[in-house]
Amino acid sequence: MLDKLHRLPTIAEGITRMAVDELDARLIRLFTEEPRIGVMEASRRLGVARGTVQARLDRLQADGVVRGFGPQVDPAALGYPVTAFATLEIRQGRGRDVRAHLATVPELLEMHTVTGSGDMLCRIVASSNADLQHVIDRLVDFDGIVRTSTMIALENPIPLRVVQLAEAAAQARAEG
Amino acid sequence: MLDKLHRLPTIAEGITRMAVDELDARLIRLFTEEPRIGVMEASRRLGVARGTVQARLDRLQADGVVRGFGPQVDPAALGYPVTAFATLEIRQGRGRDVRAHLATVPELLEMHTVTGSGDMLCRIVASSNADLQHVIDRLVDFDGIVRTSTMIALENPIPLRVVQLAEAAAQARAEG
DNA sequence: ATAATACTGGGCGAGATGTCCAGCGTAATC
DNA sequence: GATTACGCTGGACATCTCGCCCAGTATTAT
Repeated sequence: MLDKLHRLPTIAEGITRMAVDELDARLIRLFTEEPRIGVMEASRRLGVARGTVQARLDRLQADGVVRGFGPQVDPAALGYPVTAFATLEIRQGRGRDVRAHLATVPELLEMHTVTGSGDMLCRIVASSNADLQHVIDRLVDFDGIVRTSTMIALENPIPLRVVQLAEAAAQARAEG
Repeated sequence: MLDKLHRLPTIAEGITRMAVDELDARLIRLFTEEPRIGVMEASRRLGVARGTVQARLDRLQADGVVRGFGPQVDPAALGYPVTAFATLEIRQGRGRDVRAHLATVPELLEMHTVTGSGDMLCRIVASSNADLQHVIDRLVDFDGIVRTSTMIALENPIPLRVVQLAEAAAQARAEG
């Protein structure tokens, strides 16, 4: 199991700096490309003992590098093929309330507070361009949101990826 | 296995519209919250036969609703605690080349082409604010990128989430 | 040189997995 | 109304993986 003896990583916003070596990176790549293979098959592919793979996986999870192996759901397949990014400008002091409001909108997939004129950046989805308008209306219909700006995503040439980052981290570490 | 008899979903950018019922939504929620439980335990929790859970999982994956169960890697834990969003304005006709260039930068986690003055929206990470400058330099050092604008993510009050969307889809379907 | 750590390769039992099946209820079709 | 199709049930089965253990060895740091 993941939660047996290891302590949770000290998450202090940036203090976390883990040592990921080349084998870890290969492990991450392997499980990213073929999640279903299991520890046994992975040890064969990587040419290391099963116990090693098991230990590495445990460590990666204990260190927080690997958050988990949850299902990756495709919003488009759920009937929400339209993606958009909206920046919201918030009136001073209304941040907390706005957050709570945004959390209630299911089509809002994630939200960041950011620097710049827009205070919040939201990723939203909709079932159509027409529906997108409804979603935005629902999103913005709240006291404290001053101004909004929306970008509709046309294409996603580079979908979310992290393996190359893990490999970069491993290489950076190897080079000292 | 996932790839046995089912045909791959007809991915035609938006044509995909799957039927996700309430049990599917509960399944997705369950596996999202506790990915390690397995089919057996899931059937107990949901109060349905094991075969049903197995069939549902197969169908969800075959339909593309669930892409897979790959590891969820945390860039911060890898040593990249700083997240930023950059919009790039591209000179006409240089899109393809720019894409290829962007793909080579490991700190670039995802990229969308979007409407508006910025043509591309990039999500990037860095090991520090100072490093962010280097990353952006590397990103932008390419012929065809006219102008850029960067927002640094300060906080992430609503991390990427989809279960509530699946539940909304299930409810929408139930209501006809 | 010595200690600590990590990997190896093996063994162990418990449990889950993938795959069958017959029976049955519901819903759609004729 | 009768028939068909479909999905769920609950049970079976052999196989395999899992999590855990261990002693021996190699590698690294002290």
